[in-house]
Amino acid sequence: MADVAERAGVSTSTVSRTLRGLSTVSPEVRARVEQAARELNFAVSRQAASLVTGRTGNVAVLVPTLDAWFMGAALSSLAPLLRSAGMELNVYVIPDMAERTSFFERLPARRNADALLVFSFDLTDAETARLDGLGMPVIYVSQHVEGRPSVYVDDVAGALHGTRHLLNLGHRRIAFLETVGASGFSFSSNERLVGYRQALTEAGVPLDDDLVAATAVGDKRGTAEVLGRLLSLREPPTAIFAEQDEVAVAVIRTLRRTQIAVPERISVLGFDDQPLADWFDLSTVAQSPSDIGREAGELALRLIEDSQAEHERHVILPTHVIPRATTAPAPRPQDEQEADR
Amino acid sequence: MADVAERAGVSTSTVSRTLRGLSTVSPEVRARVEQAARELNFAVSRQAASLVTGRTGNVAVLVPTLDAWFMGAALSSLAPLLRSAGMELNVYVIPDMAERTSFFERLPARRNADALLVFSFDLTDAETARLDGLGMPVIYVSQHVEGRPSVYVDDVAGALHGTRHLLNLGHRRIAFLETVGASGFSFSSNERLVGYRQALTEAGVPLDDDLVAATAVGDKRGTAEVLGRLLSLREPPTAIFAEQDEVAVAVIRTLRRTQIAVPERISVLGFDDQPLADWFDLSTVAQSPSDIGREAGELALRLIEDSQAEHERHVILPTHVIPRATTAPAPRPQDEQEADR
DNA sequence: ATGAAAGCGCTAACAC
DNA sequence: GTGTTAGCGCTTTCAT
Repeated sequence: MADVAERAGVSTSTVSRTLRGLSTVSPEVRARVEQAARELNFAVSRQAASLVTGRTGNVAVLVPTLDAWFMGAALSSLAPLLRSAGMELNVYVIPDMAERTSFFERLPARRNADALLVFSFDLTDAETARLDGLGMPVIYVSQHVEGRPSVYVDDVAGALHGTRHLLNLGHRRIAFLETVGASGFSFSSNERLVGYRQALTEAGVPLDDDLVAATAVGDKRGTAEVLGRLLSLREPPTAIFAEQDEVAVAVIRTLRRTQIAVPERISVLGFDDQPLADWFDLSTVAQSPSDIGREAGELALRLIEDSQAEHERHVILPTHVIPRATTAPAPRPQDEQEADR
Repeated sequence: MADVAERAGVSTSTVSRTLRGLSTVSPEVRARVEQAARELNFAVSRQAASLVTGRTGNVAVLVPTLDAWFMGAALSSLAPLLRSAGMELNVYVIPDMAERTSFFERLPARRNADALLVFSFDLTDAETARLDGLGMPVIYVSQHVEGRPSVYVDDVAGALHGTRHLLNLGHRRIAFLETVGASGFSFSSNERLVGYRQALTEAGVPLDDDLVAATAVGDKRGTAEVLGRLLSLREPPTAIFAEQDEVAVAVIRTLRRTQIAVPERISVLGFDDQPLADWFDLSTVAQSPSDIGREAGELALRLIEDSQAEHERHVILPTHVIPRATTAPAPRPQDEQEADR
């Protein structure tokens, strides 16, 4: 910066003021400084600047993985937003418990970012408390944390509407397939289950715990077993609501391989609306990770400006049902009743 | 840091030495300092440290998007590797030309990272030259840049082996479907086309430009048109080699919707082996983005240590053919010949 | 509107 | 093995 100052024939203070766009610089001097900076290919050192301003210009995000549709979409909308605010994006990937423990022990983001976005973890109270002491705004994304700024989708309403969609098609025996996630990724299972139950209760359909099962993404065998169990119930489901598209697709493949027609005999509904859903013509409940990313980013920027504002703000985003080809009217109930006589 | 020093009854130098793990600290003092640091919840400011060491502790990556299988997988392997080397990961997402221009104009990574990984761009010479002047090691990933460290997959060999796989199944009319990418993402089209041609030439099968076509990911209509053109050739292909799984899947769906059996009448081969390939039982040429990410990260760390070492090193990774259910022996050629008589 | 000077929190010589 | 000291490159009072 001294070089630039010398070349422009001014002091470093003036260079600093110019480069930060302060208005207290005469146009003439400004032009000279800018030219000098350009000629010398000069860029301000964030490190040195942050040392005195106390702001790093970084936003940190804590994610369980980058290898998932949700994260990719969310960060793809978050990143340009931060950039246009002059902020850098710092990513911490915490794929397993070991990394997670180490992160919360060392808190490497400390003093290294102006805000932290925590994506999709089910944090313990101790972890939340630890983040409280981080000395920067922490925004919880895809999870609700009491009394802290959070951005998430209305999972209850999503599952409610999804279930209603199936009810409207005449289904009465509707199974719900939870995802048991790895690596602390929260799939909002509980919320979605609540919505499912709520819709059934609303419609006067009795709850049946036999219709609620769990499986893991990618666990083909497990999924097949779970399906086998559901289908061998005395009153098997005519529809299956999976709380994640990946699981829904696995279900469809398994059913079709077993010569069970989807949606003629069994309807399948997913949750997410990731590209996979379109590939498989899967009916699903859509959420928008890019909206989530954007809202979270905007909230972060506002909190950086004024850490008191919106201290406990919760941003709740909508979902909507997208009917495609895997949900259809339930097989006529009289058939089943006749079979029972 | 002064607080820690006072609490431990030592100088700040000793605190600094202790916290950086230098061995020139007596065990007894070390213990005292560490305890004090823990009690005060102290963490070293990277900003201040980097000001004097000249190293930022950041590795920057330039990516076209995060919303793609390849990037997610590559960064998911890169990130933990950097973390365990004590480095932070700084992500620059450049989704369009405007952002790209602005990035190369302002070079925000300048002075802000110790190395830059450039993923999957087709850079102009001017851009490469600009990066040369960045003052840090630049590693090119998923692309070969003459005389600069690069990490990429052997696309020629991949396409060669993929094409051979089809030739071995008896196919002689093999179409090649290029992807015309958006946002400067390089899909290594040219290399793969070279491999395809090489395999055909090797096998004495004449090249036919009518069999080489292009389409974009997600462009259903375009893909359908291209397929229509291929199928209405006087000698239509019995196999289609798409240079990306997504396109291969789009092809399969279009064919099946048109009642053309895959693989009975037409074989389809992809390239990538992303999860989608497994969902659709797609035969494909596999590459490993996580290996790419790891190799790139290791190379970056080595170059940070010694920027002269491996200055022009190219790391070339292998591919392998994964036959699944979408490639099968070509329809018996005598049928076609008889039809011609 | 501009400059001088102090200091942000740390590390690296250099002394002891 | 430990302390003292001098900056690293900026921003920010405070003068002028």
